[in-house]
Amino acid sequence: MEFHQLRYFCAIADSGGFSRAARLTHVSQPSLSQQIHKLEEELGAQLFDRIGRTVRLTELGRAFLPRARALLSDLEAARSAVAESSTSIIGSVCVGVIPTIAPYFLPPLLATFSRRYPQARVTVVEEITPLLLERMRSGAMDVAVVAVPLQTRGHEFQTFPLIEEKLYAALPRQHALAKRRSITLGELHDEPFLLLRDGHCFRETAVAACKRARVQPKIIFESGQFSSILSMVCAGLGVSIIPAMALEKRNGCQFVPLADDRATRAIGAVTLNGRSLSRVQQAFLTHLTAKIASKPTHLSR
Amino acid sequence: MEFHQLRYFCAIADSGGFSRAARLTHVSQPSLSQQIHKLEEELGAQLFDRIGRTVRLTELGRAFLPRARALLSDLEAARSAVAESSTSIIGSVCVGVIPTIAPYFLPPLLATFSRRYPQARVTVVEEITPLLLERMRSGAMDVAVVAVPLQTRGHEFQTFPLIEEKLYAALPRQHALAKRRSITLGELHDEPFLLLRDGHCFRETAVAACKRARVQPKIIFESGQFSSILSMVCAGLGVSIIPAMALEKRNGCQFVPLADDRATRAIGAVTLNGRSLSRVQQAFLTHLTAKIASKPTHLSR
DNA sequence: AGAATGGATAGGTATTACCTATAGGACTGT
DNA sequence: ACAGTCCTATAGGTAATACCTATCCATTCT
Repeated sequence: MEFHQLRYFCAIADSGGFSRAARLTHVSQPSLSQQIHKLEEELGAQLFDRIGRTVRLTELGRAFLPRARALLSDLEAARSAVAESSTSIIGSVCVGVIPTIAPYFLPPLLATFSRRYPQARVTVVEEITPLLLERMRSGAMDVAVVAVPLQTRGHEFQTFPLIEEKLYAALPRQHALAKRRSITLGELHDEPFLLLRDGHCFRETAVAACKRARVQPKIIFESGQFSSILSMVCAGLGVSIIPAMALEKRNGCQFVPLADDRATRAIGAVTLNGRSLSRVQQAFLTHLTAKIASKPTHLSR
Repeated sequence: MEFHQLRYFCAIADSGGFSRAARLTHVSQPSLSQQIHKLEEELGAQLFDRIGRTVRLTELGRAFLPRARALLSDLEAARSAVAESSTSIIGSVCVGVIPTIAPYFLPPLLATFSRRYPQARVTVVEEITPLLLERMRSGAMDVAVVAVPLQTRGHEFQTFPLIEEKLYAALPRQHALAKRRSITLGELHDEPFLLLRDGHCFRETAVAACKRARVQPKIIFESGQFSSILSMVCAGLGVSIIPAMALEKRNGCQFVPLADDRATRAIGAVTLNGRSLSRVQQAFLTHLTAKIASKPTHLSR
């Protein structure tokens, strides 16, 4: 039993004749004859009585007609539901962010996105990179905003660069180097370092910068967020490395750009390669990249 | 969009892979690939994400799945509804009878039929032949029990012979010929005749018998039913011709078989040629013919 | 690294839905 | 009663297509 057979059947039932139905359905009358025969054969019963040159539904045909109609209209409904959901921007996006970006970067973007697409529901998950990637792989998460490039194999993920921001040394105000215009990590090699806990990828970024400067940082404190670290710096307990977006005015603290041009953190949005995004998800991704492009300088440099 | 594509889609969604689904659906894996591609192309959107070598429904695919399932199960429902209604003997039969048969012939058959098929609903319509045939043509009536052969063109109707009954002369008891073993119509040619009203086909049967005997009957009374006529005969107002099944014991009335061997009335069931009968209707027809065959002699001869 | 697994692609074949032409019935008008 | 028409059914041929096997390519497991 095929959809076109149901279509023909309904057309004949509606128009009351094979020839009339042939004109309506834009196929030849013999085709209708054949297809209805096939259908009747498959069902093992007649759908129409051919009496003289008039055609009339059998009792069984009358019983079958509403079901055939229902099937066809459900098919149309399914088709248009698909069409609808691939044009309209409603639905949900699940976006992940790492903790060292979450509080600084996402909130304003979420606000404008929600204003623009009120139908969209955005869920934000804050986790360290490997857990985010795991969620991405399982399909539970649609986009993640993380430090890039990822250390994963080849093209498992697709990356959309967002911004690249400079790193700063965070020094106590009284520190000897606090007034400098720039600073090298070498100059801090004896200082006690305050860094993020293991697992946070910015810790790796900072450690990598130290390694490039051939500095072995003396880590005396580990935290899960920058604000705790900054408080410690204010209290004169040590120094730290902070990305531009985490700078915040503090009385006891001074921020000095690192002289190393490569001391930066790149942030990007990533999606699982091969995953198809819904319209909302696509819109969210576009919103991220577009918003950044429009004010590319406010955090970097 | 075709049913087999929906079947494949569901199989893949259920089994979680093209190859597994291929084994289940007994088609090759490339065929599944192709058909899903067609489906996706027609819908203008992906149904599955192929990530690595795992396959997962897209959001749209997830939305589409229940609709696809519904379509398939509705199809099955329709198919089995057809199968059901072409095996089970429930439903209704509309049967027509002419007035000169109705009271004598149908009642006992209806009783046994209803006892045997309690689910069946039988409607009886009593009308003169042309009106019955009109209803048959329009499809409003399924079977008619009438005098045969019909005067209609060729094979518009199909006839199932039931019984052939002798005709009797109905005479007042005091009539000179009332004691005879048989009688010819010629012997009655001066008698006043009581016949059915025009339109009743038995009137034609009787008139035809007269014509064969070269008798021009002097019709003095016309009625719609035999019992009125018999009462008139009892009252000595005239004579009449009566089919065997209408014989009834009356004090003032004597029935004498007509000598003419061809003075009979044949009764048959007729159906519109080309009309397909439902199982109940078929059963009713069979019931008619079978019941008659089992006691073929009780009215004829 | 090599083997195994799973989906996509290529190319060929068999099915089949469709067409045109025509047969064959059944109504309509003269 | 007849030709003319209006139907559906059938016959035969063609083009579309669902399916197959063989193979490729990427991922995953050992």
